[in-house]
Amino acid sequence: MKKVATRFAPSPTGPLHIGGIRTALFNWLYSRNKSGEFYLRIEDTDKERSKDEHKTQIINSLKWMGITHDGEEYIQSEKIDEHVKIAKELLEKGYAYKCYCSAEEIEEQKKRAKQKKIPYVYDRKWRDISEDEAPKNIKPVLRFKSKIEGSSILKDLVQGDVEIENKTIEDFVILRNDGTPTYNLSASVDDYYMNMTHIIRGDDHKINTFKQIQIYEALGWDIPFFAHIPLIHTINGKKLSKRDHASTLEDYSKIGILPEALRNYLLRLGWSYKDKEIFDLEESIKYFNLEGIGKSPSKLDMSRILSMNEYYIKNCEENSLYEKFREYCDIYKDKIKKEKEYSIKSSLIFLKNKAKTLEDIFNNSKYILNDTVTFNESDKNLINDEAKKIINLFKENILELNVFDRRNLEEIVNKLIKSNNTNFKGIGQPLRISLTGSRFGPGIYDIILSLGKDEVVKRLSDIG
RNA sequence: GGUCCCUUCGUCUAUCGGUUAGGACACAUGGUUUUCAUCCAUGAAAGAGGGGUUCGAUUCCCCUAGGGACCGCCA
Repeated sequence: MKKVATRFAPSPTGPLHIGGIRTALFNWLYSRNKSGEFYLRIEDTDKERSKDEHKTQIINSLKWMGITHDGEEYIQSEKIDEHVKIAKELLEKGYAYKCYCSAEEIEEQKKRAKQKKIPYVYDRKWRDISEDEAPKNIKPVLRFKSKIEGSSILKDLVQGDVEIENKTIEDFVILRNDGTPTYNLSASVDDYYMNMTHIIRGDDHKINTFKQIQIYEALGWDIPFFAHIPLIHTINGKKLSKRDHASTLEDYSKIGILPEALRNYLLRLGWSYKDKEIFDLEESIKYFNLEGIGKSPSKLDMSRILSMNEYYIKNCEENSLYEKFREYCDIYKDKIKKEKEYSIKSSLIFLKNKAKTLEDIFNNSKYILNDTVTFNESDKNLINDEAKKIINLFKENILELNVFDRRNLEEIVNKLIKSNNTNFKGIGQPLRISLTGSRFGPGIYDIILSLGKDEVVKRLSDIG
């Protein structure tokens, strides 16, 4: 049994979106599950559209998700010579031929096909014409001589047997007229040289697979296993594209989604293991298999991502949650000031129970992060003279406190409830508003303790 | 239009011929609570339609409908 090897092969012609990330995740998980290898191959042979910034974005995205590849990144454009060599070999062996059709001629064929409402397939014109008749002014492309008779069966590890008539596969171009290789050739050659055992990729590659298998066969190479996973659809049921809202990783990281939450969500999107919903990293690797992959496309569901994230935040130990939060603020908000660090850190225990995202934590901790209180106007209006009186009484009481702790604070509050003939709300609400600017927020004792006596007195004095 | 794929609650899914069709998210209601949340309980919610096969079909087969992917000298 050969050692399992998988790869993720994105093209840097646009930012990597969440569908690509899932493909990468599945490949990675599969290889890890089999104690195999996982490689990253950058398919940058489209010189026009490939951009370095996208390559960087792809690599950073994978890194953020914790998907690590073995060895160096494989840069496809560096291997073009190999691909051309194989193309020549195919020509010599009679598996390919030069096609002298002009671009106009091909356009014409396509137009006609469209008019007649019949599918366009290259008419294989030059397949059997002698090269002696070739026009001198046209640089030929190299086409693969596809099978015409019979049909082929793809034994897909997800979809089962897929049968297709060979004649529906056209004689596809393997070398452009500028001598550069095209995708199907390059991908096949690379996969072969990289010793790939399993090709796990999006459903949209299925036709390519039939082409690539023919190349393998022509060269006498062992054919790897293929698994075509269903695509992720938008809420409108269409293939997810780079242009769709909330499709790149950055769209998620900037609102404070944790990579482990997204990983768990993506894992369960189109894959399942019994009724299990939560998979930590170890479990993901342990349970992942191809059998659990569903056949139908699935839609992205933001509320599910959010609730998964909420779960991971709640179950994250405070110190490591602080690190994540600090990093998040560094990148997307303001750096946390040194003197606020302790206070934030010790508040996470209650802050995290109110948060679905790191951004929620940020919003709920603004009263600590900022030195001045920003009031919600309608909330501020709730502070009437009666409320001010209580605020002042409370302030006087804590001023006399030697030990500033929860028990003593509770005692004061209870005393004030009695002496002022009010209820908890009558005290808690004005305090919360004057300390945080809003009537919504963490528990009042949590707020007071996280701010510290001096700051509390200062803020109460400002309003009272 | 051609080829191929798909179809269980709104969403993600379990079920591998016999179940009151299960879970999770979202939603609704109630409870706990110190506001907002959390948490807990309860509820509503699904086999696209039609034929077969079978003692019995969500499950196997066929047809129809709906949805999707591909149809580049892009990857």
